[in-house]
Amino acid sequence: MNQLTSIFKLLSDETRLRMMVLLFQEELCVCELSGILEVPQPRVSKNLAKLRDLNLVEDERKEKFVFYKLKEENQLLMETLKGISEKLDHYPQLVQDRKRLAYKEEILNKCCIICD
Amino acid sequence: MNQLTSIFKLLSDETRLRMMVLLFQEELCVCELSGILEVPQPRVSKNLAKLRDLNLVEDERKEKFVFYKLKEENQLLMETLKGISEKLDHYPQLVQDRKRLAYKEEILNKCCIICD
DNA sequence: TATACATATACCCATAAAGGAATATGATAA
DNA sequence: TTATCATATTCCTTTATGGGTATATGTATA
Repeated sequence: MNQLTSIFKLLSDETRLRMMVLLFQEELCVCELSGILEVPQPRVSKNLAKLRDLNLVEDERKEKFVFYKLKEENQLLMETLKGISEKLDHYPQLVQDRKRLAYKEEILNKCCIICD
Repeated sequence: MNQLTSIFKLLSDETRLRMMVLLFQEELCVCELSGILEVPQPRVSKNLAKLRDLNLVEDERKEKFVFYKLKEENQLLMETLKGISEKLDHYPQLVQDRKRLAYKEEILNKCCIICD
């Protein structure tokens, strides 16, 4: 029950919701999230920490960067984000975020873009 | 976007979530909700008002009682409650609430049971 | 080793939110 | 009309939450 309400609480904040919708697309590091969302880095880190505390994301260091991705075994979360993603055009802010995600190589000034 | 986060905020409170899960089954009046959940009536009324403000429920007076039901056109809400209802056994409190709903005629001392 | 960069954390403040107790409102029944 | 019952609202207090700024930590690179 508490697990349930806590998930909804995390989804109820705009910054976190925007982050989760992006992470539903692909894993991202802190500076990518900060740059795409145009949100200060400490705010991104703090909100990611809240998601991690509830086991909704996991992090992995790659060179200088820490990448976060959704833990897909949380079915309620995944279904919720899927539902939102399918109706993305209802939410202009989310549409814009996703556009910025697609162009991240350009807008991020090569910040944390790791070439392979 | 604000509509979206507001819905999750409403779902993130235990009292409201329990109410919504019950209302997902059937419409109920204030004193039924109060009795089934064992929650004081002012708390029920106040939380129902918040749901009504966001247009998630509608109320209808029948004789002395005011019945509330979910507005089914809210797809996100309905799908979320459906998802929870399908996994109800994960949440003992919700299971108990539903049992008490089934026995409401007995436990409520005929409070707000309208015979037809 | 020293410096720069990426990320995390601490501290502080302002605001929101929940809940209890008391009371107001509104409908029904005697 | 008065009393009773169902519901709504007000007032108050406590706690939780989000965010900003500054700083700490940790990693890579010169």
